[in-house]
Amino acid sequence: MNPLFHQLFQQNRYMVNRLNDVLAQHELYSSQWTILFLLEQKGPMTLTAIWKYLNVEAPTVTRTVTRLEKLGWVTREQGADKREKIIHLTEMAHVRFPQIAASVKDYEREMTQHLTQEEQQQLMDLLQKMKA
Amino acid sequence: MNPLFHQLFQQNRYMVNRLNDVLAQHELYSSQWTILFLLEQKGPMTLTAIWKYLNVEAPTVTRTVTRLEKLGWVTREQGADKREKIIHLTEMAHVRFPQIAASVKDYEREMTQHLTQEEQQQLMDLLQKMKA
DNA sequence: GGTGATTATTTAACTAGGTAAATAAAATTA
DNA sequence: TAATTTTATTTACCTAGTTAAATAATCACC
Repeated sequence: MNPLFHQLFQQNRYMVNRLNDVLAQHELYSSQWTILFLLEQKGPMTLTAIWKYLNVEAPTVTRTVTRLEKLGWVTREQGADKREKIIHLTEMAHVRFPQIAASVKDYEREMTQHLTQEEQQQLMDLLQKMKA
Repeated sequence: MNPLFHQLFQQNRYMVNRLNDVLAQHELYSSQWTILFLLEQKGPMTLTAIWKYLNVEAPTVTRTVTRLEKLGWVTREQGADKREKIIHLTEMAHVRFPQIAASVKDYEREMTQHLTQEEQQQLMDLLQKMKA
């Protein structure tokens, strides 16, 4: 296997694992956090809007949202179109958000500590160029 | 979330999904292929050697090897140390390997088609630097 | 040589991704 | 308007990663 691919897969798994370590202090998992972050940023969204934005399949989001709902982070509300479920953050989510975001910021700083600003930009550009 | 992280997670998922598409023609999944490739390259290995090399946890490898064994790609054989299971490729695996490897090479070429050799090296270096 | 610690593997249970198919509501069209 | 097609969500089931705990063999040491 091309060592570039091996490296990318390994680095990805490492980063997700470390993020999960950080989020464990807040009793969250990375994919749950991804959805909370998106909702805080964009406001209430339908399930479809969420999975299209995150580039994952619908059932993945359905499952994670169901879990978040049981844990009290979000509510499902019916839209004008009765097929749609609009996902809202709860008051608890809004209240706890800043502290979690701060933890994640620390994590991000730690993960990028060996790269200069230019190198981070380069890495972004290369990843984007690869996809295009 | 830092856009670099978002990009990296997305690119990773995209690459794994495309690899699974390619391997589906051979009735394999990416993590199964990872182990077959390793065994072809290094020869028979214990389960512990495999998971340490791949940087994943032992139960992950146990499960995938069990599946590969049922499908006829590998055999578990007992080592001198009776705790150890040594994983061997079967004849079928050796026979089919080259064709699958060719498919994967095509996939790798396609995934890197927009990057020059230097850019691929740069990307490798940046990912490695990030971890270190 | 027997006891306790370590090591290799497995089992169980969790999150997280995927596809295929079911269901219900809305939109389209004949 | 009735029938068909499309869309939004969910359910069921697969691979793939994780941690925690169980089991069996080996090692270390007294």
